[in-house]
Amino acid sequence: MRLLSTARSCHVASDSAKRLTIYDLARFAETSPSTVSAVLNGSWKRRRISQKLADKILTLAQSEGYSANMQARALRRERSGIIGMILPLYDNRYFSSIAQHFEAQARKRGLFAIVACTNRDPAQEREAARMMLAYRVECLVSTGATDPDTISLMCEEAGVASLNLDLPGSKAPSIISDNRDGARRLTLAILDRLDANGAAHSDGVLFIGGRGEDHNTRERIEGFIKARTERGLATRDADILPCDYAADKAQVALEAYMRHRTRLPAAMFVNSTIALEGIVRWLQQSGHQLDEVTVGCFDWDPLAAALYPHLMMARQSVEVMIEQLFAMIDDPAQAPGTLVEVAPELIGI
Amino acid sequence: MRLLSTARSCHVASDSAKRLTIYDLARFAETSPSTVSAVLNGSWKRRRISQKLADKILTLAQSEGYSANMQARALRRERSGIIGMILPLYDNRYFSSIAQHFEAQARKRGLFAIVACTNRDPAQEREAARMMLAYRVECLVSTGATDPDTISLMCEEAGVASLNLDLPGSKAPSIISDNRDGARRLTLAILDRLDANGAAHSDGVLFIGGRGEDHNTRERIEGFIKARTERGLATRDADILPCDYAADKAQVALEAYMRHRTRLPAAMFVNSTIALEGIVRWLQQSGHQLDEVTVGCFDWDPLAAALYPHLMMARQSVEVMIEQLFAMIDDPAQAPGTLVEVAPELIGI
DNA sequence: CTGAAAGCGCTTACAG
DNA sequence: CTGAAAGCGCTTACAG
Repeated sequence: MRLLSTARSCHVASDSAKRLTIYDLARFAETSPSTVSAVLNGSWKRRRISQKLADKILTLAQSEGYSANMQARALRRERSGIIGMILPLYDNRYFSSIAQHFEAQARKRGLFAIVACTNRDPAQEREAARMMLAYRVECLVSTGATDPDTISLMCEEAGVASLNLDLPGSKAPSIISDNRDGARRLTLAILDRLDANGAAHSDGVLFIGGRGEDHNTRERIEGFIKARTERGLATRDADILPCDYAADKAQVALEAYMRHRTRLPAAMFVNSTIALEGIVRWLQQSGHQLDEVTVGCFDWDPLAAALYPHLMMARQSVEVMIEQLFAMIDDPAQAPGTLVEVAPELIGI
Repeated sequence: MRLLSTARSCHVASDSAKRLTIYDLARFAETSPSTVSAVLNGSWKRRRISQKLADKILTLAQSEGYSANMQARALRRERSGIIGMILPLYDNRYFSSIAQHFEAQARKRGLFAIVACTNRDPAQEREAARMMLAYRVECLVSTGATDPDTISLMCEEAGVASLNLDLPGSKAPSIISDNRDGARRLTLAILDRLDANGAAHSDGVLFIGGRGEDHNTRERIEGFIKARTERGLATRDADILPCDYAADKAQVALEAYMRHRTRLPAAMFVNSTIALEGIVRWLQQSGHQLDEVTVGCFDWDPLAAALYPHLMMARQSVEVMIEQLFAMIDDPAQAPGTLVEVAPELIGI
């Protein structure tokens, strides 16, 4: 890590090895560090410092390229100005969009966003949370965490607010998609399309993808079953395959499923674009056409939408979710168990 | 932003409002803060502190949930432990993959990664760099920056190392894809496929997407022309459309292009998956089938690869690029103008 | 083998 | 209208 520790030696450019402090500025402006500090952080109006002095200091800071040391400010103020998020991965448009909106909203509030990917692994989640707390994040958001409550507990011990996104927890307010009703609506759309195509319902609808243990998958399965019940259809356990998230897992699960069947299911409820990848690969490799089966995907990807307009998708409203998240950060009146559910939008119906 | 400033008041849980410091630990262990500090940060072996005392302190820190304040450590050590990256957006798999590998590699080195999206806007790039420098990042990586040299200059003034990724700059070492040869190889693959399909080259190949001003697009255009020249084909200016990155721009550009033509081009070199989105939408909306035109995309998306296996793609080797990036961070012997070019991998040929 | 002391660069209550 | 002083929580050279 040499470049890091010897950064200065690489750049002979600026004469001063040290960076400018308020003491330097005070010397230049012939005033005190206190005054410089007050002017620079805006508290000078309360202090009735003369406009003239303020201007002088501001100009000087500008021309000398002064940059306040946030570590020092954070230490003194006991506020880091940092907000943290843990995220499973960036490997789909849902999570990367979450990161992007999170960062934008944080910046809008003058906060610095730190995000760490924890690969749906509880140990990595804890470790990342520990680091974020060491950096004194002012708030920690657990997104899609496998063990959000432990993180909330760690935050609580440190006196730091925590929130859950995407997957709910019981020890902090949660903002998630309305998974059950979204899945129900998506399933109804699938059944409608089968009807419209005159397809035989007897070939069944397969639910595939996601983790059986996680809240969202369970809810989506319930929504799936509910929609079918509404249409007078029973659902067999064998047609529900929460085979985890990875594309490969979905591909393998589908392959195993098809070994016991002679025909493709009439339709599939695919529980993420990641699983979709595996499904599509299996179809292709088995010599099937995509349009032999009606597909609804609980998740959204714009390129998939463009390439395959027949695909029905439930797009989770990331922008709204992040707005709700920051509404809670701005005004933390919510009880720990609070659950906000945001309706996903159906695409391609 | 009330939750942030009043975080503690929300959580009556832990009795102590304040978080534990080395002073508290020193009191508990009946030793001095210096000793606690040395034990906690590992410098105690050099100091010949007794194993027994060290164990006692470590156990205590553990049981009391001590967490070192990184702001204080950073201030004192004059090293923040933070590494920054600016990124255009997270809106495709290339950039989100960069963020993910960057974060993973940073963490492996005990560094904290901060990523800011700057929307290909020089003003936002500068502003983000300013904030990162205020947080005393130890190194700043400009990814796909429209104005990397200004950022390098800002870093240089602050005595901070900077590096460029994806788009090169002249004031810091750069790691980019081998755009020219990658484009050349992709173009050759396109031409081969046209030949294999017995398609008429007279319908031409359209190059579409990207910014005419940016280095990578220029290089890719040159590679495109070079491949055609190698095959004895001339290239008309009208067949080169660097219409910027957004999907909508590509769609509009293609629409305009087609107003002067009666037939689709035989093939297209699409300069990003983002542009691809717009292209595909236009085709669909104009009643065309995707397979009426041979498409090569300089960029990669796994879902696109699954949905449309005929699509040829040049996959930029993100993992290798990030490895090279950190190799330079670890050992900063490179001259500012150093340019490392990583060959992209062709997919679907 | 261990501790007292100075200092990193800020902010803020207090005194004038 | 402005400044001196204390202190945020660490680290580290120095003294013993």
